[in-house]
Amino acid sequence: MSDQDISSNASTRKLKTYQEARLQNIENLRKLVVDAAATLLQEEGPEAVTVRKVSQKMDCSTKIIYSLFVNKEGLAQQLYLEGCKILANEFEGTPKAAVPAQHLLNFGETFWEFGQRYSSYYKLMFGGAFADFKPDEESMHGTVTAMQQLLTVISNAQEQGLIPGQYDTESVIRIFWASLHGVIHLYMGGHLGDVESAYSIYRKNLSLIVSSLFQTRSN
Amino acid sequence: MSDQDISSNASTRKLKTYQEARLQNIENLRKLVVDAAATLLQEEGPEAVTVRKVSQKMDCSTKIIYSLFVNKEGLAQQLYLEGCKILANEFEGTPKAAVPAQHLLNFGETFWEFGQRYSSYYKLMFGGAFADFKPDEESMHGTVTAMQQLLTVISNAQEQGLIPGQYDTESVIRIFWASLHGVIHLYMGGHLGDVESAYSIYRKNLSLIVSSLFQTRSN
DNA sequence: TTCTAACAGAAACACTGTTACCAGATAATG
DNA sequence: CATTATCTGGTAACAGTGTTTCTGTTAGAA
Repeated sequence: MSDQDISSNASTRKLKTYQEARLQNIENLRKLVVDAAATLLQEEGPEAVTVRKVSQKMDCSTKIIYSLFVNKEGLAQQLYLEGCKILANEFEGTPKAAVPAQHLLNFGETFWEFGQRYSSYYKLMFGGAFADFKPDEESMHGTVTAMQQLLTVISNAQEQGLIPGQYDTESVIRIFWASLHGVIHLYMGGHLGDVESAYSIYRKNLSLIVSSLFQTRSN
Repeated sequence: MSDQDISSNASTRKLKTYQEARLQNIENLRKLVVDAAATLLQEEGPEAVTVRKVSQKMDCSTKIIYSLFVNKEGLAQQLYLEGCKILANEFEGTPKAAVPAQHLLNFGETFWEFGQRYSSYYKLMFGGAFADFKPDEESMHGTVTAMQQLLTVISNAQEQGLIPGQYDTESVIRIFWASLHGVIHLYMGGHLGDVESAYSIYRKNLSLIVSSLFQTRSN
């Protein structure tokens, strides 16, 4: 009882926003929790995102997280979607180019920068930082949304006959994506040395993939 | 006391091999522990490799593992080297080809099969299954040894002028490696759907990389 | 106002990696 | 050979994890 008094005295502000969110609706509360987790993710890395730390940041018990997201994976899925939004935004902000091949090169550059700037998000989304997290339907949809820009450009290039081969647009995206992801992930795992050499590999890989997809020969 | 009697009665055989190894030398004991961990890894996956489970399998206390490997990461490093040996073996067993490009395609095929057949090893080595494991000097050396075959073939191809560009052999290996790893890892993370479609992406990616490295145009 | 039902917090459970402590075996010395 | 010293390995604990159970409170309906 005295403990309760102390806690409510010490953290009136946080409790207020928490209570406010509770009063409005559950969706707002969910958003609040996801925001807290996202802050934790970006400030202290994926391993710092624990149920206890999130609930501490929210000044509530761990039970809340389980009521709202079933389990930790549910929270991770929301963070995944959050990361997709960021990535989508980054893609939208990339310089366009008249030549599709160049446009794709720009997208590749953006993807590298996303991995560097939002490395915690990257590790969560594609790096397997949460061992038991697998993308579900909604996550997959989020991925597609994030890569919408890629899809448009590649699809256009295909219609113009610039990309030979019998593969559908999604497959081309995946080839592009996987190829670049490999470099970023190996680098993050410590297999490619320092940033400079990793980035060097990345650029070479990017140019190879693009030029071979388009069958232009700019080495 | 009675517990001790029961345990020593129930598992005389295991204790015997453990004691035997102790009598011979520490290196043998290390090997025994690594073998136990490797079995656990392959039979139950990376997340089953816990210090307690390994020591249970060895019928000894967890202290032993820490005496022999400092911490869990030390054990993981040994498993990494073990995986490197397996991979090296697989590469040595791949069909050779007169044309370097074809030889590299074969290596690519082997790498995929390694990822499928020894998926637990793959996740441990390249998948970041042990969050805090980063390859050290010795691990890096193990990686190079595993990829020795690749190095030879690529180096030869370079000497024959088949691979243009100013990149050294190691960089070419990394481009090749990372490109393929991306597909395997995204697939293992559940981002590429079922095996067939992932494998389809993999093959396409493989042929693109090889053909663009060699600048042949067999699409 | 009273009753009921949902909810949230504390504490516990089953794990994890890691370490402090201590008994017992081993080794060195008198 | 006896005694002491070393040191090695097992038990139990610590600090952390995700998750669940139990219980008191609280909010809404009758």
